[in-house]
Amino acid sequence: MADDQHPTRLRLLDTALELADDRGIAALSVDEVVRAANVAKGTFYVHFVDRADFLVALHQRFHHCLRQQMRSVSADLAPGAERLRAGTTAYLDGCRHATGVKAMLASARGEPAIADAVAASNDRFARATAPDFRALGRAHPVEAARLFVAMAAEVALLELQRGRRLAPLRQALWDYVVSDR
Amino acid sequence: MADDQHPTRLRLLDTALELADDRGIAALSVDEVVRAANVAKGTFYVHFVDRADFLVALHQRFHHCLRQQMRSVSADLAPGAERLRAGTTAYLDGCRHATGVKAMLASARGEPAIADAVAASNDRFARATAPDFRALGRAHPVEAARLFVAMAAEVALLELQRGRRLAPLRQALWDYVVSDR
DNA sequence: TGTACATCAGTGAACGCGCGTTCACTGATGTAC
DNA sequence: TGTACATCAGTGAACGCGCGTTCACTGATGTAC
Repeated sequence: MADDQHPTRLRLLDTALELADDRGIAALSVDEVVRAANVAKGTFYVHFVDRADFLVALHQRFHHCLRQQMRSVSADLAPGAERLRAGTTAYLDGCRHATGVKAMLASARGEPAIADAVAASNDRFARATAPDFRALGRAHPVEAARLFVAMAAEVALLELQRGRRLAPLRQALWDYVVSDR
Repeated sequence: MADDQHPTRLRLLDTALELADDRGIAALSVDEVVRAANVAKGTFYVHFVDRADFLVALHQRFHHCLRQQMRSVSADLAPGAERLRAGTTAYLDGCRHATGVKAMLASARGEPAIADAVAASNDRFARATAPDFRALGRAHPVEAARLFVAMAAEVALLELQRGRRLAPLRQALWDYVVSDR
């Protein structure tokens, strides 16, 4: 899916992800994006209907990469603590090196243009993680998964703000999941 | 603190909180706020240095109310599960009826103007909650508190989106804290 | 009590700026015959 | 092989609009003497 897109379109998206990390999504102007991507302003509208359409594509592109990384790591494992841990580690380490994570995690929910897309992908994340919590014997696996996703996003955001892995924080996240119950 | 402020200033802030619930913080324009508050545009700059200053005040006002509600409920209790539960319930029920919660929870972090203020108040929240996790015997009480705050915010946001209390979600939140360990 | 002055919230027209979007056009590439 | 036409990414000047901010001014209230 990632490679069947037009190079110029991809360049606009990737440039925007870099810019967004500094300024946030709301501050991404068409002017700024095309200037940074070395593309004429009209070209922007060759590839995107309007700015909102562009932001949705931006969100999609971001999540596509992360999801692939996670799937490749946990595909062979049976639902449970081990699979959850593998997926989570892949997610957190992926976030540390992907572009635009900070912007996506921090400001995506506040953008009306992509609020729906964010809600949908959070749902998808939670549903994909729910089987692990079901295997762990949780009474409310879907809800537990949903909250776990929120915690993982918080860890990713804090690690990005601090610029390094935060082992105690990851441990605290893990302590919430595995208890000698 | 809340009542020593000028009435017009308060009117601008409260009007903005109402507007923000629909459109998000980023979409709050000075024009729109003064129009909705029935105040001349110049008056805005009598009370606030600029738009960023206004947003910071907005964030302060929002958190001030919530914090008071929580303190009044948990002040007499000793750190531990019971105090945590009382404070959390006060927080969640407070969020369901306060104005501007959705905007503050969803889009505050993405606004460069108030990102620092948000980070600071998250810190404060976490530090206030850490003693409960220390009392519960957690290995990383500060980190656990931080993630708990993230989960509570997620619950508040989902309840607002759905427009009602979500009992299973609250239960899942609680299951993360009390386990028969 | 009356007069003069200071203070300060409030006003709204005016400003320059950067935004998102449009559109007539270019030029390279592919296709038909 | 040469000619005519179609397709389509790319261009950049131009547009109208709404933004944040300024500023000279008003008018009510308080203070001094």
